[in-house]
Amino acid sequence: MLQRSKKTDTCTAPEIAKTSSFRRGEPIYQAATAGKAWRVITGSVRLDRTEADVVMFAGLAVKGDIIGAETLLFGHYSFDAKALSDCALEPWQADAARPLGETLLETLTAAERRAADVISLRCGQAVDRVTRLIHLLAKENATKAAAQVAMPGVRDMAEITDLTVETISRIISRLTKIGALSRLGQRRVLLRRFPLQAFPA
Amino acid sequence: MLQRSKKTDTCTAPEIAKTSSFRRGEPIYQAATAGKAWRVITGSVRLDRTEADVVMFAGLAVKGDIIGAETLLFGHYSFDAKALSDCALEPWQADAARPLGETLLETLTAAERRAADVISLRCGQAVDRVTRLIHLLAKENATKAAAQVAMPGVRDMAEITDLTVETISRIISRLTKIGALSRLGQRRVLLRRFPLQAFPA
DNA sequence: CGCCGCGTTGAGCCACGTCAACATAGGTGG
DNA sequence: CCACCTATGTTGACGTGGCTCAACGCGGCG
Repeated sequence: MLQRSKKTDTCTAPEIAKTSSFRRGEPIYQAATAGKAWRVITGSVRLDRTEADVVMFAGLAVKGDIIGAETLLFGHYSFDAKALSDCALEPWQADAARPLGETLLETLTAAERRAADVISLRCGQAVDRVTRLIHLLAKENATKAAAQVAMPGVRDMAEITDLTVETISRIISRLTKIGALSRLGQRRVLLRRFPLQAFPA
Repeated sequence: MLQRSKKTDTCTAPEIAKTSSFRRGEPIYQAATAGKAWRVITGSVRLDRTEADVVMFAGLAVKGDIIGAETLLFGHYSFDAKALSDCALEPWQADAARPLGETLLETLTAAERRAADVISLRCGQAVDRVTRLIHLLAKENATKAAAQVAMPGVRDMAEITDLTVETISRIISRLTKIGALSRLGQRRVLLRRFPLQAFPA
């Protein structure tokens, strides 16, 4: 294992809730253990469910999403969470200044929309799926024409889109070749915002 | 359009919340319109999202699931809902006898689990996907060894699993041939509870 | 150094998509 | 009642997108 835990607080300003940082690939929490709910500040997180001894991809969280809300009800997590890219989380609790119901409803509808996003990542041709995934991960750092994206490993991308690592790798090469993507360092890319269907074969 | 609206109440007992019935294929509500939240009593419902003028499958609800909770926050629905099989719904509101937060949290975690189920419907080989879908629809009327399932149309099953109608049809024929499924009338089947992986080629 | 995990690329094959023809059920009008 | 129509489901033949298997490059680490 190359990643080492680095849960030091990255935020020193006292008036802001403390954030925790996780390195790409690092586990954030395990199903059936106790802990708090979190809000994703930067980076992306993958949720997994173990069923009949098989770990399956079960959800994705990006900037602004809440994960682990089920602990507030059950006292323990229902999924495993793992950092897809380097990421920062802050503890989440219902905002005292607003009615609890409203906050939870907001979380609920956000979760439903995110779920629909994830479902759409498993729909249609491989190029489109990978492109949609990268767009989804680009929710932050986005300008109008392009966005910097911290890329997860090919294995994670494969499990999220239900493709194979070979296909993911080939598609990223292809997107790079046609200029839809440029590498910025090892695991960052610049995504040019093409209309999704405007790719030459 | 062959289906006619039949929103008469099917439940006459005064102490129970009134249910509404919908026929297979009938729209339940449209995105951006106002209405209430519902709990699915029997049957199954499909949710769709329209994005860039394309209608995409976005979620699935079976017995016990809550749909349309977002109206409580926004005042209008975010998805289209359509009956996959004949189904009954009852209006849903937070139970006055319990804290609102608890009810909503329960709904939230149920939604997340259902989302993970739906994601798993787009994972792996076609036979497994269709089998998982039928098992999911069999949440009601289940005995230990077998379950009666009201089948959606092949077109809906195709869009849910991201397969084609031809593949769905072929797989159902195959499952029937090997005895995993028996037809009970036109659109009901008896599902024998095999371990999922125990299918001969 | 060798080892290991990750990513990349090629060759071949097969599961599923595509296209086409046909079957069946219901609905509608005469 | 039948004749006709349309929506839905079924089955076959064929092509292909993505999977499989295999080889190799690269970087980090003991």
